Amino acid sequence: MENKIKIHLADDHQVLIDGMLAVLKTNSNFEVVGFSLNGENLVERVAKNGTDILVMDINMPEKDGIQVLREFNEKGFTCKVIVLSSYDDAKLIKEVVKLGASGYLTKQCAGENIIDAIRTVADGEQYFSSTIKDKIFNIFTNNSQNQAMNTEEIISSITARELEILNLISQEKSGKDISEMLDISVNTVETHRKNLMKKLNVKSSVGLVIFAAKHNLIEN
Amino acid sequence: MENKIKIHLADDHQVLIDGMLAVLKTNSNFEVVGFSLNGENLVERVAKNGTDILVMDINMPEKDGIQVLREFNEKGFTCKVIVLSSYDDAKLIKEVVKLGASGYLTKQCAGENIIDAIRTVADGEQYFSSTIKDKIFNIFTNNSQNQAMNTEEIISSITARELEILNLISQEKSGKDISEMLDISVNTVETHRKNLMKKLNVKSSVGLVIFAAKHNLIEN
DNA sequence: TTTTACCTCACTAATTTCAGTTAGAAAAAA
DNA sequence: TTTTTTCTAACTGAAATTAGTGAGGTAAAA
Repeated sequence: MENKIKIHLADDHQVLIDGMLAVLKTNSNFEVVGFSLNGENLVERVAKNGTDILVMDINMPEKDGIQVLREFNEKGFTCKVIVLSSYDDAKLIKEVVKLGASGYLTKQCAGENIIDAIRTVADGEQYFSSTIKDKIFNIFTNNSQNQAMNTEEIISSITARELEILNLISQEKSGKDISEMLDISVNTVETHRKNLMKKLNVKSSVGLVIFAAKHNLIEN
Repeated sequence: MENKIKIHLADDHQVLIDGMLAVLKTNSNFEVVGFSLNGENLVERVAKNGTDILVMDINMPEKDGIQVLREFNEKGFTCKVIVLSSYDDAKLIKEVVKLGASGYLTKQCAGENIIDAIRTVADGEQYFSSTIKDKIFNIFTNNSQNQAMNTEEIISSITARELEILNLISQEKSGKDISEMLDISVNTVETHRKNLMKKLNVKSSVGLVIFAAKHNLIEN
């Protein structure tokens, strides 16, 4: 009989950890050797208990998944990582892949998929869910053949501040209104507006609002 | 045994007439004494064959339902009219009620409802489907206690030309763009824009677009 | 350490939009 | 026939947006 696959789980949601434990217990080839509710000391713990595969969320307190991956690279650890995130943001996927993760699943996936993923990654291959594969494919194709950016990437290139301002614009606020609400200069607001228009490739604030509405970037 | 209720049907869709005939045949108290595929001579025909109740569509070739109702009023005919329309536009309902129709149903209603309506109206009462009642209620309440107009009414107060311009604005067109596309003066376009903003009670073109999107006033 | 990303702000200049008012013409309704 | 609705248009002046450029500061990443 071969050795069991040693798994470490990292997610700030206890219920999810518990659920995963239950799911993974059904497979006698898996052994969960530890779990973490945040990113602190995660790298050390994983290294210490000889983990084969780390199944990790991105959003975690103290230290997020991206930082953990980076640390893995810096310290030259070879533990394989499967990212299990709520988000399927193009920018995030790109980053995660670049940092050498072996797999990426969204939390919409079934427990079945996680088992598949672990098995696949344990065999030395990579595992990405089909929706993620599509995104990667889109990023790749739209990036190389077109000079234009992919909509996915456009959206994920919007910064937090820009999104904030995009929202206010979508609420009929003028530049001046916004500058007062955020306590910044009108010039700054207009710079953001300008940058947004360039990014989203639209001609006016109306274009911004249409784009925002179409891609559910605005609450309301 | 009492007299049968004499009914005349008017609708430009033959299938609908046929369907109604089949439905009304199931009730031995009803007698369809005639039907029309357009509004021409409708008033005369109804008067001639002693119709008790006219079930009429609004959209008809030659002469529409509104004109027919008006004619009834002018000539002092007392035939009761049930309007059966595809639309539940507030303006239309208001108009129809003002012109003295005894009932209003949308074509989404069941055959059952039409039978109910005919029976009710024959008894001298009025019949409006619940959705229509709601609309009337909204118009009434929002009109009297608030000075502001009801959204229903606001929407139906948008003219065809305004809607056209609203659409173009929602496509990122500038005033100049629109003036060239419609071959009218920029001033005119801006007047329309201004009137729209006043009507829809918004502060800017962005507001117009949001309103339009929210109420499905724009195709795309 | 150097680079990159992001937020910040300013200044100019052109263009567009917004607000209020007035008014003519045509068509439809009262 | 008179009134109302709708579309058209012009004018003024204020306010806002758009476009381009340059640049300082901070925090994080390479």
